[in-house]
Amino acid sequence: MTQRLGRTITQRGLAELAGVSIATVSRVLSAPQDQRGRWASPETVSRILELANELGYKRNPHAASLRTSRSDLVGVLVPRLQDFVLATIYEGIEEAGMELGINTYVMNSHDDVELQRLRTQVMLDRRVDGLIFGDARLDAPFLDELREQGVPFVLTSRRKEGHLSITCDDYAGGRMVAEHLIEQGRTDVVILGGLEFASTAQDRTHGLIDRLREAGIEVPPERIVYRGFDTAAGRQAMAEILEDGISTNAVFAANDFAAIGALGVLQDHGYSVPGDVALIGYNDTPLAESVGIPLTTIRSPMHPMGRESLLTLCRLMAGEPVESQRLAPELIVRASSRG
Amino acid sequence: MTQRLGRTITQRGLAELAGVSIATVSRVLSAPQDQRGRWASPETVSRILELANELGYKRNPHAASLRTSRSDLVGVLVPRLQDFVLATIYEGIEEAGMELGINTYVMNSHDDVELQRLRTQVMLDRRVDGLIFGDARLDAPFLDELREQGVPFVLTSRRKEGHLSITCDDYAGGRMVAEHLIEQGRTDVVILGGLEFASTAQDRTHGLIDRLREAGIEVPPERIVYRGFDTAAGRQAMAEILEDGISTNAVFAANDFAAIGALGVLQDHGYSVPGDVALIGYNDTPLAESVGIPLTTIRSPMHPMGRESLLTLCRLMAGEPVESQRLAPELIVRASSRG
DNA sequence: TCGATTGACGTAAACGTTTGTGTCAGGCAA
DNA sequence: TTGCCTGACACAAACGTTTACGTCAATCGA
Repeated sequence: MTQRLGRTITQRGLAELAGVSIATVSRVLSAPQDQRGRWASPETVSRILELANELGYKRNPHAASLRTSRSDLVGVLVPRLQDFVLATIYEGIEEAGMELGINTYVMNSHDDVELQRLRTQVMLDRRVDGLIFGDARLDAPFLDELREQGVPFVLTSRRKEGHLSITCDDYAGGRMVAEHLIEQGRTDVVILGGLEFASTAQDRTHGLIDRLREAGIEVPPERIVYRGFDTAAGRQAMAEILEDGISTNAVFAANDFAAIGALGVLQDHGYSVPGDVALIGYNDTPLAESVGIPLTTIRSPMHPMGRESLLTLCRLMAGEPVESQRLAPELIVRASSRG
Repeated sequence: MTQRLGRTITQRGLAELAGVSIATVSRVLSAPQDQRGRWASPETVSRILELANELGYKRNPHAASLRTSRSDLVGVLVPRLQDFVLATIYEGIEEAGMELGINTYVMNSHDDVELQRLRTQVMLDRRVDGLIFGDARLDAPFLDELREQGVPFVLTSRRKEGHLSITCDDYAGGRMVAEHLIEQGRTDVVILGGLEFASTAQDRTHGLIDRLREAGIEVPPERIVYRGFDTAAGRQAMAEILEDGISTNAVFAANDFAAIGALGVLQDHGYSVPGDVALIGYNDTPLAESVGIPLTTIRSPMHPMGRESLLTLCRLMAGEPVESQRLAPELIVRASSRG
């Protein structure tokens, strides 16, 4: 945190003090640790390093970016940071970025197609080297267009056919839910799917119904309702189901928050959980464990997902071979479905 | 989203095509809308503007920052983005920043003094123009040191004596809770205070006990426990209280999440809410409304707090007069404390 | 009528890096 | 001895803006 009083120190300053040219300073300072010797004698190297350290030299990233046209900046777009899941994924991204000396910065798109476009442009205007999208929509051509322009990006949380993505294996997660319900003998299922245009919603839902179908159980369409991933959406979806007079002994919500919303409505209507209805969420947020009736849920590797997406983006930008990954989910059985 | 195939277009390119000097282009492009005429004839102005638009010219922010040594970047440090409250505040910051053409970027400090220092340095190295701290600690000298260096910053969410801050009037919030409890005749109070080094915790707690004292009611120290703001902390704090055999008919948690954690523990121990115990949270997060027993809470203006802190920082950096603000909280009475 | 002002630009010097090309001495093989 | 190589640097040209100073007409006030 050494800050010079007068002028902030530059490579020129170091060069003068060390009695070498600014070119040498630059090469020594920007070479990887083990290769500094390639450009200067050991004494020169250590002299420069010491001086830099002592005077608190910090490279001016604007100047460097201008010269190299690389910013070491990556932009991250998420639906909402308020969403615990995305916030956690972002923490993983930030953590990995920090380790690699890459700065990340994040914006909210509110799942709005227009905002998505606008925010992306803002980030490109800031000359980010690459992008991470946590808000991919199955129904929008935006990402396909973006690829035309040759901008490197990876998706996380949600995937989209034909694009590089690091996600949870949501389909497998859905199947786990189905298997658990079959074991418990609760197959009169209702699905609060989340947002229809999100692969997370689709994959979780289809994993569940596919596996049930394999067991000879059909889930008719009126039992699947897409309202959103948050608490309010969970309330609304559950309320609609009950109003429609649909009877059920198992509710799967594509998100813990939606599940908690649903829980409130179920209790208001006099259903006991898990007595009358088993309730299962998704993501294993801390709330799942702490809420009145501990929630059975699928644990998704949010933090690792974030880390891995940043690392993958870096590999992509470095021209290394990369491929999509689906990280394994895990079933966490708690009181809300034991019965 | 026009991207040139060959070379990205620069001011030089525009200048050549428009038949003027690059200086003129720069002046026209960077003057505020209403002052473009100051630097060129109307025809020249519109020619440049049209060309810029047509070719999709975007100023290179690195070059501009290098020249002006202003980055239009502000750094934001929060304890955790996972925390709904801080995430919402950040949304406000981002929103205001976007409107002013200022890019914000955010990092997590995990309330760790060392990390706070490190992350701040990373941001300064990135040459941010200013900083917003959402993680001020009453017990750390870090901010005082930072001011010595002349870095402009403002605090939000938490305040600290002697520093510019935009917060909720938490002391008033605490008093509101007290008044509500007095009205309800529930004065056998227990306080789950949050984190002791946070002004939010201190102010809310002291507002509450001061007001109770004015009504002739003392809250002895063993009834105040600081464990944290999240669900897990709420659980732990509540559990400790009950284990200590402290009897109570009213629990105030300095945060909705802590309140929800406490709710679980209370129910586990066979207490009914609000029958046996009134429960009150803070912040009015969406969960407060949606959880099984709707939670009485204090609504704090999170989003406006974020907006205002960014605006204040900008005024500060522009040399305009600024002062700290404490935005008004509001009591939201729900089922958890009625009865 | 003439100096002063104004409008409409142009020149050129930064800002702090990075990097392709030198340069130059010393060492080596032939 | 000569030619070549190599280690250890130095030179200088970018990168794309911004901005302090010009310059040069046309206009204006007295």
